[in-house]
Amino acid sequence: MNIRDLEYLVAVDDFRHFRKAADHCFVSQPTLSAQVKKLEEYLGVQLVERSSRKVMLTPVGREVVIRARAALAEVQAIRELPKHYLDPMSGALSLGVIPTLAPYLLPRIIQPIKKRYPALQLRLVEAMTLPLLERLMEGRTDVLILALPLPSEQQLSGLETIPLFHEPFYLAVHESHRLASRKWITLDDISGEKMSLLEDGHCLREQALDVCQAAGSLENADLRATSLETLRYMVEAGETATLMPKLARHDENGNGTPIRYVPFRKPSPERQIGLVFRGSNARTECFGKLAQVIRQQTRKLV
Amino acid sequence: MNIRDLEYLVAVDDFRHFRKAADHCFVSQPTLSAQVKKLEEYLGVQLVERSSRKVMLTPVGREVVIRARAALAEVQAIRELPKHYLDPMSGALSLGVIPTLAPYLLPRIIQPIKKRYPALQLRLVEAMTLPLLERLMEGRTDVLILALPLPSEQQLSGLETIPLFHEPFYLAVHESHRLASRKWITLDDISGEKMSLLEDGHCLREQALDVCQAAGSLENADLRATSLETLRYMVEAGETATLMPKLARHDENGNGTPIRYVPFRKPSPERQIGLVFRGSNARTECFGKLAQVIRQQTRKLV
DNA sequence: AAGTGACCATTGATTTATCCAATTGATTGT
DNA sequence: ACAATCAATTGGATAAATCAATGGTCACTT
Repeated sequence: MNIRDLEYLVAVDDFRHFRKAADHCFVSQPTLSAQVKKLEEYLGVQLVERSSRKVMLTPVGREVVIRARAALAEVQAIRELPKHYLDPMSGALSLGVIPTLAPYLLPRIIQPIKKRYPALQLRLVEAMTLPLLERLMEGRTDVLILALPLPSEQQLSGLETIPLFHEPFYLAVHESHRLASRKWITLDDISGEKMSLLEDGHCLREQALDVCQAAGSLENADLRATSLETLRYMVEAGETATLMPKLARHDENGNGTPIRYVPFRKPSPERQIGLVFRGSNARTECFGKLAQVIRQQTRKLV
Repeated sequence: MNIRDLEYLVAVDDFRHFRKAADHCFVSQPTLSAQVKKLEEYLGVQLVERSSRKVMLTPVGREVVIRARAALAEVQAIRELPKHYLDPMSGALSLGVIPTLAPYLLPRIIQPIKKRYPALQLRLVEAMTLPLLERLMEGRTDVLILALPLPSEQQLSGLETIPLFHEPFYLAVHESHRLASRKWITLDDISGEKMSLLEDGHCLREQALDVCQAAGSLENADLRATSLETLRYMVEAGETATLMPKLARHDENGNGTPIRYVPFRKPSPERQIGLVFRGSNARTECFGKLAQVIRQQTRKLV
């Protein structure tokens, strides 16, 4: 059985006339006759009653035509589906962002993206790097914003990345801290400093640990935070110091908070932020445009 | 696009694995791969995301699969429809009967038919010969019970007939009539008799007219009846005599009615009753069996 | 780091299905 | 009787589907 065969039968029902039905289907009359006959043989029942001057459908034929019309309607819907998906910047797009970036980056880029690509329906997912990568590989998420490079431990073949920007780290300290008023510092300045970090799983923890190791500072293992905001509260309370990515700063002028964010002299420690997606995903073009918007919105910041 | 292609795509969705999907469809893996690819090219969108370790569907692919499943369900319904129609003695059957036969024949055959072929759903139509033939030719009715032979005036090609029985005519007269007590009569006995007949359109009128012409009797043109029952009332009132087909007799013993039905000596005038149907109708077998039942139920009567 | 197994894509040959132009056969209307 | 109409048939050309064998990529193992 063939979709075309069903179209032929439906045309016969519409016109009650083989030649007209054939014309309507843009085939020759013998073709249509043969295909209808073939369909009858396939089903094992007579569908059309052909007397020399009249063409009519048998009861089975009428039933078949009803279903055939329904099936053809579905097929037509399938044919038209791609039209709605022609624009790569339309439809649902699941975007995953790490927790140390999401609350600070997303407010800056969501509105510009919606403005630039109104047909795009963003679904936001906030999770740590590994769960995000798992979702990405399973196809439950389309694209991620995370810190590069990707962890190398797992099977991550077929992933592609687009670098977005470098995000410098700041030293976050209480205003009473010995470095609080410095215009800038170097890694040497925090040698021996006890620093609080995020708990396991956050990529920011690993990156900060790398910096600490290079600077010769130590982790304050008693004060591991579950989020950057918790970490900020700890600093605000004067308990500890920490490394804070630039986008996560609040109140850069120090209004109303005893926290001071001290930059490093170049080359500042930093992390690389980038887009990650499956190379097999057909919307690569879409991700490139997304990267453009994000870079544009963060250019002045980093 | 092909029904088979949709099956392939649905199988890919079911198994997320080309080889398994191909096995399930009883085709080779390259075949399935090629057909899915062809479908994607036809629709102009990517439906399946193939990375070496994972197969998943794109958003469009998922939408397509939903419709494809619906379409395939309809197609499956089409494939299974003939099973319900395999028995020619099942399903709806529209039966047309002429008014001078229907009220007297149908009560005798309906129950036996329903008993013998319970799956048969009879739709009864009572109309005069010409309207019935029109319905038959248009396919709105499957089979007729009429008096043969068919009128030759029209395009009635492709019709076939099955003779059922010969129905003799009786002379119906008031008990006060000069012939009321005769065991039998001949055509000579009604020479010059004034007879009432049915109005135009009833085939019985033409047949009776033929008899009258042969017998030398005359029509009482002032008393044309619209139905046999009206005719019977006229006779009951003693106004006139008429010819009545055997099945239309009431109270053969004359109980409670002043009407007497007098038979003719053989060869009695009679009409031939038969089945008529389109030769192109696939249920010829069904009509033969129907004829058997009808003959069986009327054998003792005629 | 090379080997192995799993998996989808490609290739080339073969079978199958679809289609058309021309013709036939049957019926209708003039 | 003759032309017109309509579906079925025939025969040959074209396109499509299919398979077996092979290739290429990735992940996991030794």
